[in-house]
Amino acid sequence: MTQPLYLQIKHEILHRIQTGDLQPEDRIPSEHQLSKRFHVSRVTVQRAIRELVSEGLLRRIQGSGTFVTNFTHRFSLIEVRDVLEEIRRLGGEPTTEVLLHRRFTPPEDIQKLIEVEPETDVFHVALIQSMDGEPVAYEERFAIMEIYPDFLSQDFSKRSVFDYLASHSVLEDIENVVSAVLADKRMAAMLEIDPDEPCVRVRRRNWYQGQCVTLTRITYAGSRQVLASRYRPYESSANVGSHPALLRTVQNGLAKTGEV
Amino acid sequence: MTQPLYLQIKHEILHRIQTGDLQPEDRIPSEHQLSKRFHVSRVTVQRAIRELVSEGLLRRIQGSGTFVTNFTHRFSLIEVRDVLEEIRRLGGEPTTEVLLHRRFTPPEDIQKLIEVEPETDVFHVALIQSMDGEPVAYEERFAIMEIYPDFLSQDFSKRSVFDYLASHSVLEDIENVVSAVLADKRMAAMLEIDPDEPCVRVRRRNWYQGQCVTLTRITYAGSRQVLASRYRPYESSANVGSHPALLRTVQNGLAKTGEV
DNA sequence: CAGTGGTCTAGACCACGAT
DNA sequence: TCGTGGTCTAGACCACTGG
Repeated sequence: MTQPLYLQIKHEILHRIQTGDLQPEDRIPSEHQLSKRFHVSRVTVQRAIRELVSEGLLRRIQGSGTFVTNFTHRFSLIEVRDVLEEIRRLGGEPTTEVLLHRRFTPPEDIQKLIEVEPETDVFHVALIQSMDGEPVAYEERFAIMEIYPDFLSQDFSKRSVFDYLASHSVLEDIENVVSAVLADKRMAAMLEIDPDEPCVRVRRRNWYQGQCVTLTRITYAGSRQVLASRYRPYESSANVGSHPALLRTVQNGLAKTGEV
Repeated sequence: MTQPLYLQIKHEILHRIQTGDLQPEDRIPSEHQLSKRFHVSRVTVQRAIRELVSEGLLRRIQGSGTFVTNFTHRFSLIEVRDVLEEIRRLGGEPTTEVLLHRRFTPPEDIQKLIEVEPETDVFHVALIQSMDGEPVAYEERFAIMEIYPDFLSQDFSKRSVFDYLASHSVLEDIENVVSAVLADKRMAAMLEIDPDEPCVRVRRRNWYQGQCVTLTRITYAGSRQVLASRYRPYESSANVGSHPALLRTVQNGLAKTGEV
């Protein structure tokens, strides 16, 4: 079971980076040199290098060379998934209770966030997502009317709002804002938590064809729920062989809060 | 200014996906068909397809074909960066006040999280990160002693802990947990916020060579700070031309909380 | 079996950067 | 000018999937 040549070259370079033999900003050997050293064609070397570039470890500069990036400064990523999908993934039984489902004139803060003119109606749905009968999140979604004409006739207790909205637009831009809020009495009652419990809130806005089309606000059920994720910044050489195609394998989940 | 052939093919496929001509789970034409249709070699077609695969829009199955993935179910990503770096990026003047910098025997919760045996000493540093004099986050870091021998002799008010830790290990695995907590009196005083203000907290654990090596707990200064990010799930065909190499361009920042 | 993707070659010409 | 990466060709053989 010999590995493809381009993977062998990739691992060789990765290994030299991991051992510190190649430092950030160092120039790696040229494609021509590598193809001679490994006795392979230049195309094969290029494939190895291109993959490392797309994985953020190398940077190519035409006419100048290929350099090691300072990948130690790479950030951590946290996923935010559809709550319903997440519940299913965890093997729970998801239920959705639709509290509001209407067309209305948004107050000024919402109107500004969703970037519509004052007095413009938008669609609005508010619901509670539960897992095995226990509330997980309170979700409010606003959508502009133009591209979701049949919004009001959907049954969101059966079909996920996420699903519905996603099917009507290919998103170009997504903004997420994570904050902490206190549950007021109403929120606490809905989520079955104590009033004044701190909750993680995610606000998301999506753009389609240059226009903000949806605004979502998800409030997770207090300290009972957190956003968790685990991933590999890049595949270490030991791992690449087993699943070469998977970079940044991300596992994510709602988790019960333990010690934080 | 004609585009490379592989990009033209990429855009053609992307366009067919975006217009709905190609639906999720559809099989796209074979490499052979595409190379005939566009009058290019198979290698060129492959490059277009491979890039779309790495961007998550296509899935290849050897012997069977290439299929459109259900990319609408892709999740949102939120970045968590080094606070200090973030402050600099925002053009602020970062300062670090080191509150604790020691070797100690961790309490049970910490000991379990960092996966060391009971009664094993670890390094510990606690500090306040400020931007232009205003506290942004309270940061606590724990590190195992084996791979950070000179931990105690570092001056963390000058060199970022993040920087120091990153320079000693190439991380294999990162876990992030985001939660909301209430600021107790001590925390509120340190962050100069009101007691009982809700704060976003990120706990991070890093693994290196199969072992948990660092544990970090960052508490952001109340509702004054949130985690924000904005990115493109994939480059739309209109954008690909301008910066073909950038997929998932992510911009992120600490932001003042407005309406959430 | 035929059709698909997976890998690879030995060239070629071009665009760009440094000198 | 020369060395770098950027793109491309017209084949080849292999491994896998499906009927």
